[in-house]
Amino acid sequence: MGPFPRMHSSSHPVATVEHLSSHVGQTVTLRGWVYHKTSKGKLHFVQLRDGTGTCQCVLQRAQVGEELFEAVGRAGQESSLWLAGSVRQDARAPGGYEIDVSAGSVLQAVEGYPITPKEHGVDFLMDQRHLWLRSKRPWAVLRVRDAVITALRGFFDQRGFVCVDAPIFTPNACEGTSNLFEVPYFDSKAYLTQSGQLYAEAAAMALGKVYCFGPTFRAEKSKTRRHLTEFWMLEPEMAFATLDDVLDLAEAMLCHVVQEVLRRRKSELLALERDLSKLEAIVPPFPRLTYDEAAAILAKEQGSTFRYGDDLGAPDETLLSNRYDRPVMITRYPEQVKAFYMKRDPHNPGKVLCVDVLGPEGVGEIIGGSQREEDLDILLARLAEHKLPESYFQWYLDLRRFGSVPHAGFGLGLERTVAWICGLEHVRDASPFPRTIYRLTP
RNA sequence: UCCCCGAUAGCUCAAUGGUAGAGCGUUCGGCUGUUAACCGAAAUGUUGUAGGUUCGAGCCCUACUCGGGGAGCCA
Repeated sequence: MGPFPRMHSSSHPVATVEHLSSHVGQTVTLRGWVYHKTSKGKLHFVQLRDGTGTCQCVLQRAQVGEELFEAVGRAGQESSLWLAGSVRQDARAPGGYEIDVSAGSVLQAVEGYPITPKEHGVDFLMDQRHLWLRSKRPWAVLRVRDAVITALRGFFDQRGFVCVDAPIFTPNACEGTSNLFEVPYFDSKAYLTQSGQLYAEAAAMALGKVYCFGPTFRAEKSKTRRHLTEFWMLEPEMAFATLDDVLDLAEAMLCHVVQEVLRRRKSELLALERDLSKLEAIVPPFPRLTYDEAAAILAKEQGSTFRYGDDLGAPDETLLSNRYDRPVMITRYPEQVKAFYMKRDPHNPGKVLCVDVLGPEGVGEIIGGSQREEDLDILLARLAEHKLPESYFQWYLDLRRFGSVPHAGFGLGLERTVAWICGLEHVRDASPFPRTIYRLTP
């Protein structure tokens, strides 16, 4: 590699592509990689990618000298380099700004970068995920994902929630349903968490309003565009709260996140060819249906295989969400299709105080939440009905023995949310290094 | 676990049971305004694996491997 002084070997200040507009008329240095290059005789056009964006840099043989001109000529896609030159507004340049290069150096000349600017298949690109992240679409998605995470944390911080993270190694199934990943744990076994909720409930009794946010794992052999084996979930939990508080919180949270992404990542959304009007429509109030109301709608639909009493299937959810231009909240499902800890609805026998929030545009369930059962005896009975071993849940039952209060919360799937906001076909594209049933690498 | 689809050059894809092809990328040459440039030339193959049918299989049959989409389950 060539010399790489802390910034560069020219005396010009380092700029980033993101903030080039504030440097018009100045001479600056950009450091990055060759995203694309085309040459026409004594002229090179380099699309320099610096992580914050890409900028066209123009090299004229007569201006930059033989050595640099030839070096850039030999530098293929993703060669690393720095270039210094004056910043100029130019309508012919893709980003609107252009660098007239006067100096620079190629750090590493590369040839044979696997990802060419042509079409590639999903499997090939996922094998190259460590490199694919440099391409425009993954880059834009990761920037939106970052803004979603920042907006979520800001939202809960502003409302007085305390972040209390849950363990990833757990001794047993939180809900006793899904298949878990088993891992050796010294002389015994542990399982990777499928939800931090039970721990969040404990934290809520200690701190009032809390949320946990971390990776969760499902060993289900799901093979659809909505499933990963590892994904991030944000789970708020509130003491002294009801199902209605959950609905209001989820609605405000989703609106805040979408607003923040629109404010901070508009150019990334446009790069993803996202229809912004679909996101601008995400304002309160969200439609709220009970399970019974949803069932009545499905009963009138042709081709639906839904039977009253069943959980909603994926096609049913798509059918319902397509009726609205914003997320739809479906409450009060039959107790037999939901988890043991959900509180029964006192005004609605056989139903529980729960909610599924279905994202628009067929993205599926992005939030699942409920008011929790706070009564010790009822919870014991529910554990028995679900044939769950009481001994594993003693600490959880303590929460009902010592100052039990009504409380409620939900879980938000981060990748599904990002996929929805970005308009992605598949949740795997919302994760930097997705894990699916058949993919553990890179 | 079940259903459907697929696997041919580095990549994306063609090829009636009868000589293995194209575009892009790569390499070389040309060009002072390119946007996935263009023009000319060159190199590139264990057709996923193992059997079978046939005079002859990339193509038909069987099994397997890997992958894609969907169901169930769920965020």
